Amino acid sequence: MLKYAVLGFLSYHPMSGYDIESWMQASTGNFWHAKLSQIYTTLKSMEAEGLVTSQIAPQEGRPDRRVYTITEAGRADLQMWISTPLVEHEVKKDSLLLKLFFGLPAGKNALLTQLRLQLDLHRQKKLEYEQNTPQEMVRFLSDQPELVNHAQLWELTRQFGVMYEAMYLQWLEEAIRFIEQQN
Amino acid sequence: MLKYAVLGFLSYHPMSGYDIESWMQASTGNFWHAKLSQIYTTLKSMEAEGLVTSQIAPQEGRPDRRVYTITEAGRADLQMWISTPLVEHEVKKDSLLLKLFFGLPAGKNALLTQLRLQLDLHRQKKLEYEQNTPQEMVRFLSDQPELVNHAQLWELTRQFGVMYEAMYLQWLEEAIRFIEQQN
DNA sequence: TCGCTCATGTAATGGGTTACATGATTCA
DNA sequence: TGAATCATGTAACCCATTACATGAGCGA
Repeated sequence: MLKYAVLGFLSYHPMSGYDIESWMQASTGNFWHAKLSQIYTTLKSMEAEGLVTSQIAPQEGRPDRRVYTITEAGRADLQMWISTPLVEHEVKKDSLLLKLFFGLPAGKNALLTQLRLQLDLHRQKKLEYEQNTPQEMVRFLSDQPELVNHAQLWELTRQFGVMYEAMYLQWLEEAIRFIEQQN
Repeated sequence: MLKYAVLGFLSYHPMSGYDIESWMQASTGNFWHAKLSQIYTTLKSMEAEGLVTSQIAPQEGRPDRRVYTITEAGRADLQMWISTPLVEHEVKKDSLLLKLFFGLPAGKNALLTQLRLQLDLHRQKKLEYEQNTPQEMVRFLSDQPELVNHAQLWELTRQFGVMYEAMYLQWLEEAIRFIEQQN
């Protein structure tokens, strides 16, 4: 639920919808993201719910910003959500696996082409996640030094990204090897 | 896109919406699933598109079945989709990671409780995926022996499930160990 | 001059869940 | 007697993407 990601970022510091989107890309992009259009409509409905308030911040030479601030009700809602345990297993949809599952009629070569393309994609993502730490983290922390205590948890989620991509790569390599050996 | 999963199953054999849901649970459930209500509405719109046709199969003592058959247009659509390579990286949303990311104010113990609960959940899923092969596969194949050629690809997707859960467990164990060591 | 970044928003559409409605059979 | 399985469907709602609309400043 995007609402809680938004509340999470606003719990750090007041910011605009545009800011939230860039923070997301650089931090939770790995496991949570949203388009600007959705962020804007979500913020609007959150304001109606009383979870956030907004003020216009005029700017020269560029569009005015609408800066959102979390309310006490917003903080309470966020804390409640965070401390409610997840008891269900989340299924992650994967189109590649679906294509592979039904991929017999496509033939060996078509499947191998697609799997090798995925290999590139996931190698790249793994690199991104690995190189993420120094630059992005430091940028955030130098802006808001009081967030330094959060950094260890952020790091755990970044590590998940690296491990996920490593696993995906290993599986792709095994799958390619297996299909290559077929008649 | 559920449409293609549905076309995939119907490319094996004509079947009802109810059947599709149970096949899904037992085979692609790992990386693709849907509720009955969505399957029924999807089938209806696919029939309007000319991708499938349906006939009522009367039954005694239980509700009549609506059995769907894939059309030539449906097969063509499925093949086109399968052979179109995926060029984007799919982000998989994960609520647990989101909670952890913003979880500092919740405190060490609340986080550990949730992570340990996840450990149980993922251990269970890993076992399910590991034990999946013999029973379910054989059941399907004894019904439709001509599907035996698909079994190797199915097996690759099942292995993905096992590897994913093993990775998740490893990450959970590391995260728990790390948080335990914090003040 | 072309494309990128900054900046906000609405409208239309698609994808997915929850709730509602019905009803016989089978098994514990 | 109560729950699970079989079996289909609609309606309301939520979540998310794509497309549309606007427009200044900046760097290659």
